Amino acid sequence: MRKSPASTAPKPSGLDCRLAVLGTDARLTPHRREVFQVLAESTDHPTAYDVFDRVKGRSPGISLATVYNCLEHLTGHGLIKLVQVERAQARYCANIQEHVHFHCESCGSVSDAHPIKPLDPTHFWNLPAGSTVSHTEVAIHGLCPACATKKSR
Amino acid sequence: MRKSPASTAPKPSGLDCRLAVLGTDARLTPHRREVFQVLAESTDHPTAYDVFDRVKGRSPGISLATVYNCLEHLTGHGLIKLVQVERAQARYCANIQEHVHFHCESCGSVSDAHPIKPLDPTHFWNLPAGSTVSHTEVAIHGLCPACATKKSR
DNA sequence: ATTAGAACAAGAATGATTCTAATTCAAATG
DNA sequence: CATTTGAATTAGAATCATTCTTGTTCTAAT
Repeated sequence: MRKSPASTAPKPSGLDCRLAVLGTDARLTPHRREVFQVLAESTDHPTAYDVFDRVKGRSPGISLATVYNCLEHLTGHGLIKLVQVERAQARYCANIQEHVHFHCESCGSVSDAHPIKPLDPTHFWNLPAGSTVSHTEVAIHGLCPACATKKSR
Repeated sequence: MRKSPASTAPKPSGLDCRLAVLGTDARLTPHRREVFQVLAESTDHPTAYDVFDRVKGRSPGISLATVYNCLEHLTGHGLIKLVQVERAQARYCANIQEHVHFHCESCGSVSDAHPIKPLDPTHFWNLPAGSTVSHTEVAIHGLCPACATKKSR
């Protein structure tokens, strides 16, 4: 089951401007758009299967394999990020601003934390001599506000 | 195939002092000792299967399931650390000093980087109000010295 | 209209990890 | 010394996320 992109694509929203970067070397298909929209509307860092579940409501015929394809495509084009805080399942988020992830060790939720000031890793750690840094990934583990108050009682 | 711990355990080494913490609430079985020793002698952050491969030389009868059990046990007691820099496979290291991981995006190797000064995450990121931090995990991605020189030519 | 290339679907395949059930052992007890 | 209890261990099955394969369908260009 497939639709024509021009006729059935959702109305452009503020987020769609980011999709414009796909213009030249990639195609913005309805499925990719739906997957991206679902992620853009989610703050809970859904897994691939979560995304599949949510996209199904809009594109009933979509398959899990296609969701994986779309996620990989969008990740490859820098429109979404892959997050891996726990052992097992990969999670995704559409927040491509500089940020780190806060992981609650009690309920397993993941939320974003935004930078106050930039961090230069070479000021804090002795990196191997001659290495080059492309990016730094930070995951802060602890208790989210809800779990912290629950535990303190 | 199992051995008596007292009779066939390897001679105590400097690292064994760390195993002493297991004393009260956990048993230091030969397998657990072997798994720990293999990790203590490795600087390349082996996967569970790598550990299995290396332990087999010393304990030929050991099973992969036992290696997983031992790794989980040692991780639970804070003797080793679980590292996850890439998508798929978990890696382990016996370095429990404060350190972060440097991941080469070209060859996939993982090495340790030690801190120059402590990092307080609350100075750098706006954490959710009311949350508590237990630890911060940092992974620095880039090119290791060998791959960096290879690429620059 | 034809062709080429990408997107897609379905299900198989892979691969890491966990679970299950049965066995073996160590230490404590009678 | 025999028994019991509980943990360690094993092999293999099961699970689960992810990737791969194959054939089909669509879009855009020719």
